[in-house]
Amino acid sequence: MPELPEVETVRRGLEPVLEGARLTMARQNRPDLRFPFPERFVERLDGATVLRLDRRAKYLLFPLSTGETWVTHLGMTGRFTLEGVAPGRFETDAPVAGKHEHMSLTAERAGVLTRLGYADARRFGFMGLIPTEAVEGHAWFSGLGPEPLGNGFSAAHLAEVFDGKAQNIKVSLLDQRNVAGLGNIYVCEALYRARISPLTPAGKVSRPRLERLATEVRNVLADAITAGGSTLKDFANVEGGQGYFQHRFDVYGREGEPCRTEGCSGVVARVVQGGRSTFFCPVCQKR
DNA sequence: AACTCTACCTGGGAGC
DNA sequence: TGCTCCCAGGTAGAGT
Repeated sequence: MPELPEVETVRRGLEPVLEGARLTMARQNRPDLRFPFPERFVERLDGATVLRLDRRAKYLLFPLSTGETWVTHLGMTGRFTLEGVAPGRFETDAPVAGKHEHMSLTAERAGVLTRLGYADARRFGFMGLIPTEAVEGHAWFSGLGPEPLGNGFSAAHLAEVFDGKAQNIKVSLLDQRNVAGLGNIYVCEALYRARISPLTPAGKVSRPRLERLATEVRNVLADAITAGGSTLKDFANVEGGQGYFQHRFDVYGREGEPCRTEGCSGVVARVVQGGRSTFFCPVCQKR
């Protein structure tokens, strides 16, 4: 379940190998993920140099020397893996690494060859090649709200986008137009840390509580990035390893267990909002 | 316009 | 052991 911290963990893992690397021997093993791969995807990647590794919300963006940007969304189960390549081994001749590996390529940097594979069991991920100057205006990005760890995110911003909203704050925080990069897990955790009930209408949360919320959103994301993300069933970093933040969830996945707030006698509850499970403490998270 | 619901996809776990 | 059912969830598009 890659949310912002997991995608950032992948970006940081790929950066030392891919930044400045020339891509060759790309291979595509099926026509589509969630959406079709771009037209002539392999040819458009072949020979390109990766200029930079960026992230926007849960998207990875790799601007290329060809003037296009390679965009990847990991969906639910997408994972990139890196593996050293012995000299003389040709990626296009090698067997596919697994039944869910849908594309792969070789990256060459300072004479060192590395194999990059993309596997995605559920195929909720997707890739695109977008002219670099058109990325901001592209439908995937033009409607996104501010980065929660950036300067555009604040209590003032939340107050503005939540003004008059009857929708509950849990679902409002998941809406990528309001703030970009939060998913189900970190929204639950941030609301717990801020002691705000997920059932509260977004427009009814007072300004001081929005201040606390903005702070806790940043804190929980920063903590998770430091821990290398969270691994439940699916997330893996580029070495195939796990993140560690799942051990520090206070409410997510803890239905029926005692609330961790000091002096609180509550028990973590689960409700469904917008078709997704919400975990919270009904005692210390107030409306 | 605001909001809700469902499709997409597979693997893992529960229950029988 | 093997079967069925349910659940996970980011995004897009359809429905209310």
